[in-house]
Amino acid sequence: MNSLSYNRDNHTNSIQLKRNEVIFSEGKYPKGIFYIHKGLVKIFKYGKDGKEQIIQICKSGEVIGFRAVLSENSYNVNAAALEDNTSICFISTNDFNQYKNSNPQLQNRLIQELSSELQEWADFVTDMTQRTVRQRTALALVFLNEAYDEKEINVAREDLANMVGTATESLIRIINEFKKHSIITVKARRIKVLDLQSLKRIIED
Amino acid sequence: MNSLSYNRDNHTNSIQLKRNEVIFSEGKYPKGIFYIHKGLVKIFKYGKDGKEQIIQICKSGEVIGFRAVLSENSYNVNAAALEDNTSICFISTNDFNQYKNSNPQLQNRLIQELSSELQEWADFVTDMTQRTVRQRTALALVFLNEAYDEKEINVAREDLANMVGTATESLIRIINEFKKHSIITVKARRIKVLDLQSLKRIIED
DNA sequence: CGCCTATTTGACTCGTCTCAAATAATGTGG
DNA sequence: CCACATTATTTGAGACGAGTCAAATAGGCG
Repeated sequence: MNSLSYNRDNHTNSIQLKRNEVIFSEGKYPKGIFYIHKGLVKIFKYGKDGKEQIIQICKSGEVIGFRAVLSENSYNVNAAALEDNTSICFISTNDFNQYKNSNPQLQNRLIQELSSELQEWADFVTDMTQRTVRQRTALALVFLNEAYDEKEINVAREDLANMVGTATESLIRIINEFKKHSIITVKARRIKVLDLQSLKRIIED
Repeated sequence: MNSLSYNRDNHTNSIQLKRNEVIFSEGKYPKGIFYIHKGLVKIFKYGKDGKEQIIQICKSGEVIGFRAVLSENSYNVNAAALEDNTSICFISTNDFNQYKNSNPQLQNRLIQELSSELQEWADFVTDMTQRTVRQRTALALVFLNEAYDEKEINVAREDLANMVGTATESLIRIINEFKKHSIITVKARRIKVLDLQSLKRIIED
């Protein structure tokens, strides 16, 4: 969903994060943007009774926090590391703006990217409102399988539940069912997708 | 949510629409954008079994269809009139681009607006996933009360349900409950909000 | 007035949430 | 490296919100 990304060779300013360490939080004003060098980052909001709703998972190579910089608003979401050993680097608003202004093509590219993303949200909303917990779980697993490069997915059950938008217990029951049907294997918290096709079939009902 | 809007004095090219008449539809490529001169427009996607999920309601003064033009993708949503006597006018991609290019400030303003909108989607997703049907119904009524300028809301129950993301029958039961509590009055399909504060209280639970 | 569609009501089912408790995994200090 | 403490995960039972289907009523329009 977030296809704004670029490569950096010098990872000075690189910050190491453990799971759940906060990158930025709601209400604060941005001082720059963050490039994800390694690991996964969750973007989320707190709902009623403090339950997190994960809005987006960002992968290494992606940039986060630029919406607030570009809109000149405060953050309206929170960002935190989804796993240990996540590393990010900080790019100040000044550096970012300088880069932006020095590259006149970027304006148009930005407009195009932002519009594309905006379009994708419509799909996301429809997925979240019209699909069942089982279907959304399959959706999340397909996404994470890709994010983990077909390796073992290693995410807290609670985070998984917050991605799917359900209770942790409900998520676990679905996971068990998938395990029973040999669609995935589960070793402690690690999940490996065996049968991607089945997951895709489940998504579409 | 859609704050891109501007005034036009000449409404040549103006098109009159009846309820449910299509403005554009998913998969097609845009030839331009549409300015809503009068009435309300629903932006929606079809979910499984053809159920509409309304993503957005746009009011007069707003512009629709520009995301697909700016991203250079096909439409990924549908747009149709929510009520009779909706009137729109068409602005070709050429005219739009000419306007955009003749106004160098607009680039930055566009980037800012698109980023702002992108931020708001996070709130929308959180509302849709974490709130109950009752809360989302209150949310929809508050929005429509404003859109109808505190006058009577006049929207098909089915559309209301599709905004809320629920079954028509479920929506009707909630509406009845609100009526019983004197939060709204209902005359045939027309709904008048009496007690805005109660609705806002319900939204926050 | 009468047809057709939209709205409403009722009864029932099912998915999902909640709460409580058991078990497993992980981390910590000795 | 073990024993304990702490946290995460899993299971079970029960309740409740919301969806479905079918049928009745009301509204709008020719």
